[in-house]
Amino acid sequence: MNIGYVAERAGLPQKTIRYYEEIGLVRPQRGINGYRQFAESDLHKLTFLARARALGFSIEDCRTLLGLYEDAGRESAAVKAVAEEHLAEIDQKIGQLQSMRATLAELVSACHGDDRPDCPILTDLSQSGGKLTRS
Amino acid sequence: MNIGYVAERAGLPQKTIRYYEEIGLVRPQRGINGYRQFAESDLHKLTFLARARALGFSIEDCRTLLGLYEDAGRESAAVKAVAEEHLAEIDQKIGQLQSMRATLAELVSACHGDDRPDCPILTDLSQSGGKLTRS
DNA sequence: CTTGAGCTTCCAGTCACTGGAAGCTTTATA
DNA sequence: TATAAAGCTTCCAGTGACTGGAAGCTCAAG
Repeated sequence: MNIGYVAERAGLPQKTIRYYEEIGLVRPQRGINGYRQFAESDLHKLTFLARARALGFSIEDCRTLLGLYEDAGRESAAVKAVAEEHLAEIDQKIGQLQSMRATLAELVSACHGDDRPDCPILTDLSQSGGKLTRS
Repeated sequence: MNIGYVAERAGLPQKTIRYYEEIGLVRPQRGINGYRQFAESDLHKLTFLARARALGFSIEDCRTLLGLYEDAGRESAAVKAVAEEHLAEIDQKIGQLQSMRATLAELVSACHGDDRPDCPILTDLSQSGGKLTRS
């Protein structure tokens, strides 16, 4: 299988697959013409990576998970630990974004958005502490 | 005011302030010793930047917002438009993260996490489509 | 035989910093 | 006065995870 085919099947750009090889996540063989020759197992790995990345795992997490995936003697606790840590990070990010969102939504709704220059959004930004000026 | 002082006041690392100068967001004067000399207006700008960045605005958005901040003849509609676009991006990110979170939480709770190797997380990841295998 | 698709490598750019080295200036202390 | 410590300077390189583009080789079709 050539790179174009596996890219299609795994749902990853060719560039990304070459990058994954560069950082040692996959090691396809090479034909005499220099083309990468992907085995079924390479395709499985790439599919695995595509899915793990879609769930937001970092490349290093992916490396760990791939290692566990290939290790028949793994303990599922190790996998769960990685996933739980990632879940906690996601929750933290969601929290940060929701906090930003709340402030921003408040500011947007306070701004009349017409042709006049006065704007509570700019007023807020220029006040180090933030938060709409009270009354 | 030297960089250390304004960094403290604005709540930004010195490195970041130098970077902001490099990309033209602030233009402090220089003393004969080569040190940056920040005026009050520079400090205001940096404070503005710190707050805008904390709300997740990109550097380019910050550049635009700073321009509007300094333009006494601005229309508040322009500011509101930038903020609304950013708000929409935040909502999109939150949505993506929540979707990841849901899948991941499901997988984590399905994994018993002990010393045995079988693990629904890995099973899911290895199946291109994802989603817990039905029964 | 040529055209076009597909593959190769290598280099540079993204975003917003961040770390570190080497060296100057200023301030505090012995 | 010597010296040490703190603060400032520039420059270079690295982060994460790709992405774009150029130059050039290989392969399949007409």
